[in-house]
Amino acid sequence: MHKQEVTIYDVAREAKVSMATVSRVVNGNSNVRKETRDRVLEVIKRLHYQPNAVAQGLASKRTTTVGLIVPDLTNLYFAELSKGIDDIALLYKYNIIITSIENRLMKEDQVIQSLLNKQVDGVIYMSNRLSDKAAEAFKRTKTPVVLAGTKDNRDDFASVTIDYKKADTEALNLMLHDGKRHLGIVVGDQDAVVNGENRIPAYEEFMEENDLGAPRIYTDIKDYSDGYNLYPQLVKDGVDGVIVTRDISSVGILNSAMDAGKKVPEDLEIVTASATQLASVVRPALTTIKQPLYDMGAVAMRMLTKLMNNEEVDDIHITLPYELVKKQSTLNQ
Amino acid sequence: MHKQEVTIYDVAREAKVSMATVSRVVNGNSNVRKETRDRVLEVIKRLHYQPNAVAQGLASKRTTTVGLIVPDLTNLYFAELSKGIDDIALLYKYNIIITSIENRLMKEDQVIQSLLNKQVDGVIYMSNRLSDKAAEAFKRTKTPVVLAGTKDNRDDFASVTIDYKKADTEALNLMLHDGKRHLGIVVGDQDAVVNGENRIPAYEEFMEENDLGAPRIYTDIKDYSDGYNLYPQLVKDGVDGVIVTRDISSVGILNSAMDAGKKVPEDLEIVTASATQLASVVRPALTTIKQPLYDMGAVAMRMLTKLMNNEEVDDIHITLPYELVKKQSTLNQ
DNA sequence: GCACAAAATGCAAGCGTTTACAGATTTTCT
DNA sequence: AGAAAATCTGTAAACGCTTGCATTTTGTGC
Repeated sequence: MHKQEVTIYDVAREAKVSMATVSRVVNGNSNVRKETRDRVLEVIKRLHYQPNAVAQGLASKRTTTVGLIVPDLTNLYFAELSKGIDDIALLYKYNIIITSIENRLMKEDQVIQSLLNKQVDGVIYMSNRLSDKAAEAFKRTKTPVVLAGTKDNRDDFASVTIDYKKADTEALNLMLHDGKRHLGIVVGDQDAVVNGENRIPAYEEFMEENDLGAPRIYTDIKDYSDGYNLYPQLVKDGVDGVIVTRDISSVGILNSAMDAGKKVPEDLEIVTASATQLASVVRPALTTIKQPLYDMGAVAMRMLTKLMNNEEVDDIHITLPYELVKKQSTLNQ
Repeated sequence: MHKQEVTIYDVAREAKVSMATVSRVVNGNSNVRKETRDRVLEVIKRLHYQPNAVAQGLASKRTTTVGLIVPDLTNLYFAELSKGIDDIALLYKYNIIITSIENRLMKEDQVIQSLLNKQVDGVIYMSNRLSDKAAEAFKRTKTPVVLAGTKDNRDDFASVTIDYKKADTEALNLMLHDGKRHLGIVVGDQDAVVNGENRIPAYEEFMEENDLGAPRIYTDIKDYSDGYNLYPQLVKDGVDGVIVTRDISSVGILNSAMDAGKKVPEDLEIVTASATQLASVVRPALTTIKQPLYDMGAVAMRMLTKLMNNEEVDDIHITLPYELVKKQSTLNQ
């Protein structure tokens, strides 16, 4: 690599001022006479000067970069969260370093460490469960962290979520009122805090309270074919209504049922707990717990900007409203 | 922000060597006696020393970061490309700064400039059409650029694509052989080089050569509802077979047809030109030109690593094979 | 025109690394 | 054992910027 072509020093010389003044102009510091500012700006333009953000970062100890940690880029759930984050980040002029961690080449804490080494000003974590090592690393550096669409059982980290328990209970109630009494729950990763400590307990309590018999919990159903292949088991277990955490799995179940000549919602009701595009384009369209994913991302990023500027944040645990949207995969529209 | 807690200097002092030696150990330089190396490593571990990547970047002029430019994060086409990129990037220990540019808060060249200011070692561009200003900026900095899943009419930039003309012609032929003679093409952005200079010309030539009458080109069909709302027009125009560039739009057309009580493929054949998850989960499943998106991303990133290391690259224009996958939205399965 | 405050500018020391180059130490060979 | 070669380690100058502080310039009121 070669030396940078034009530096702040070149501008300073050409404009007959010191580097300090150029720096002030570049950073919009008001302590510069208009006349001087204009002269500097003219030179900047003429020389095509662009500040070196790495050097700025080293000198100022702020990189205007935030890290995003996500399990999988191709999961629309995270893509929609990320979009909300991205828009707000752009607004506040932050760049985004994104790292997906489902790939097992590196362990989570290594990925996070490498992010922190890049001196990101903040991190938004969207994965399922923060490992102890990772949490430790976060605390050691004092880099602010916000969890978006996920929870941690330490209550140390800021988060933006919906009320998963309430949402699931409402969805289960819907199916119960539709006359379904053999309700099941299908989750991807049962170790995820959202599932293990919110959704599944909510389901278990619901079954208990309504005297609906033994829980039917299906775990590790992560993609389309997992869902597709699960369907026969649901039939065998006599399940007539399921709440499914991932919508891609819901679609698998749906298509499997249809291919078997069954009817949705008559034979099986499906409510998907994380609505993306997918849920609304399949037929019958899926009834969903509609999480405000874009907003969750946006709110998380906005909160992060405050934390990065040491501004006051009233409550670091934000719960956004969800909506139970009835479509064709449940009765009683 | 506060000073970094432990620096290379602390390690040096503690291990009774110079910073240079610590630096060598950190960077795996072999010119260090094993004994010294072990001592340094022990101190690094004990002190939890982590190198500051920003300082490394400034000193070495390599940031081990690449920039990704994408129109929209929630478009699965780009998500799947990105996944291929991400995996290879991880393998070569690059971080990824991702910027989406559909958001019109900043113009493309501003976004690119901000990426270049961050001193990324390379860029992968996946958007539709590189503006002149952007191309200029790329050339000015000598930062290597690879286009993935997109083209540029200047032939200056490396690219990884499929043969769009051939693929589309093959798809059109399929429909023609199914007896469809009123063929149309539906594109998102006609200014995209891939559409304007490959797909549409291929379609026009095909219509001409097969004497199929006036071309029916539908442009600016970008999302689900655009597709949904387009269907009546297709009916009015008597179209009985379409090739659609975006699969989300295909699904819109499909659902619109179904909702209107029409039959796919009997009344209308649909071939979607960029197959993601979506195309295979809807029913009837869509016949697709299956682009190897993951591989395209991976190959692009691999090529970029070579360019960043000034290695030889035999051909900077790589064309990967596609596959025409017949599903239920065309006859003759 | 003067004293003083306010505004504008410059000086120079960082920020935490890498990397020529030189110097020191160890190994190899005769 | 001694010289030459090979290996290892240290010195110090970058890298391109920010920023506290000192200094100079400008503006204000009388």
